[in-house]
Amino acid sequence: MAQRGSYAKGVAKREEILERELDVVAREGYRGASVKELAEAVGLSQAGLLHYFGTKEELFTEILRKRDEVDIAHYRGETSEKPDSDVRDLRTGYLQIIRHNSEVPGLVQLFSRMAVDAADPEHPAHSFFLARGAELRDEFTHALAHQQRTGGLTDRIAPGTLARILQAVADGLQVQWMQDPTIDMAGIVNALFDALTPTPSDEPAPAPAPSPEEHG
Amino acid sequence: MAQRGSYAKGVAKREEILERELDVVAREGYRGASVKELAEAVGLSQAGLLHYFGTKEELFTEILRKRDEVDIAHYRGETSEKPDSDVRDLRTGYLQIIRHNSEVPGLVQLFSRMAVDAADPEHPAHSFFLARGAELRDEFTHALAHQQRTGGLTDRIAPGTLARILQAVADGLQVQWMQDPTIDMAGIVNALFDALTPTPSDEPAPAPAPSPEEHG
DNA sequence: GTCTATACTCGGATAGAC
DNA sequence: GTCTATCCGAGTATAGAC
Repeated sequence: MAQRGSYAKGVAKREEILERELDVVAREGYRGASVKELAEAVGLSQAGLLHYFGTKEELFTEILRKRDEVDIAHYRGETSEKPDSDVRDLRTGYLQIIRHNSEVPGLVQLFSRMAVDAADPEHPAHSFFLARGAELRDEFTHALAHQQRTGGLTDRIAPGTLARILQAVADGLQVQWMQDPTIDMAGIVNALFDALTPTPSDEPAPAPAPSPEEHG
Repeated sequence: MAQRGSYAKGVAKREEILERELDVVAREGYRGASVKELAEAVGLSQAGLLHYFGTKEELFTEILRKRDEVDIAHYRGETSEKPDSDVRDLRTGYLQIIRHNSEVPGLVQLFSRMAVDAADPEHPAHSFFLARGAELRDEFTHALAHQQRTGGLTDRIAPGTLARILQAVADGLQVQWMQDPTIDMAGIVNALFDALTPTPSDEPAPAPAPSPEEHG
């Protein structure tokens, strides 16, 4: 993956910067932060930071990419090393990530903001979001199809469509959550999964979704 | 609703401006448009436009408010004047609006952008979005509860939770759609409704959701 | 490789004439 | 009520020293 044969050192530092940046944004939040702020947060000048990432948008895109990298490593490597991870409960993993997100508001802000801006085909992050979305839905589609075959999920909807819906719900809830941080994103998504589970004929009925509060 | 006893004329023109602005944004799109562009689009100078709306954010907020006003008038007044409009198929109305949205990309962009920015409690549009969301979900909650009593909707999820989910799906799909305008937002939402409809025992089975394409 | 300093652009806001 | 003109700040990008 080394961008060029030369300066592997630079790449290493780049990664190091990204990791710290990730931390900073996660904790201190992103309010349309400027390059200067991000730079100072990692002990560099604006120019110093832009030395590694040519442009602001590139920097932000790389932060998001790094975030995914870390998340995937964490929520895929940790739990189990079983090769059947594809089948392994996607629902649980998804809920874990969503729960985790509510602990890194800055990243949620950055992500949501970029997702909208990157709608413009000219935006540097455009293809990143396209690819990311497609990948996500692909995994989902497979896992959902499997769950349908297993009988753990209603088959009254195409898996690919449901994948898209789950992506949309998560993204949409993030915006609602940013506006009102008291809502329980994971609980809501969980309730949706429940609603789409065929009536448990043999299962001990996993408690018919108490569903988080009944806010208007 | 007249802001002040005086200058009702100004208010009238304000409304007129908003209506035209709405049209402009809807057609020509919003790419982080500047006040100047918006001004020229309605034949005013930047200063002239800001005479009516003190600030950029106020202007944008008012455009969104106007949009809602128009949409509500259109999708509630037109169809029927029946007082039981509360009960009248919410699903149909929602799908209509979603379908309509895909014809006004600029407004979708503006809305999505603002929704994210307005997450900041300091943002002028913060309370607008809070109130708007609450209202929307309220209506949904009632209508969904009714549908559950009627048996047109699964009762395996709390109506208030589902309301939130539907809001999230619509918002989230808009972002996906901006990135890839080929997806069929209404079709996807429709598929979700179908999946949440109790198995039709007597109904002529509304065709088990062919569900729009099976994109990865 | 990193800094300081600066150049440049954009866009929102305001003053003041008409 | 609307314009022209101007100001000002923010923020990115770059030049060039060290």
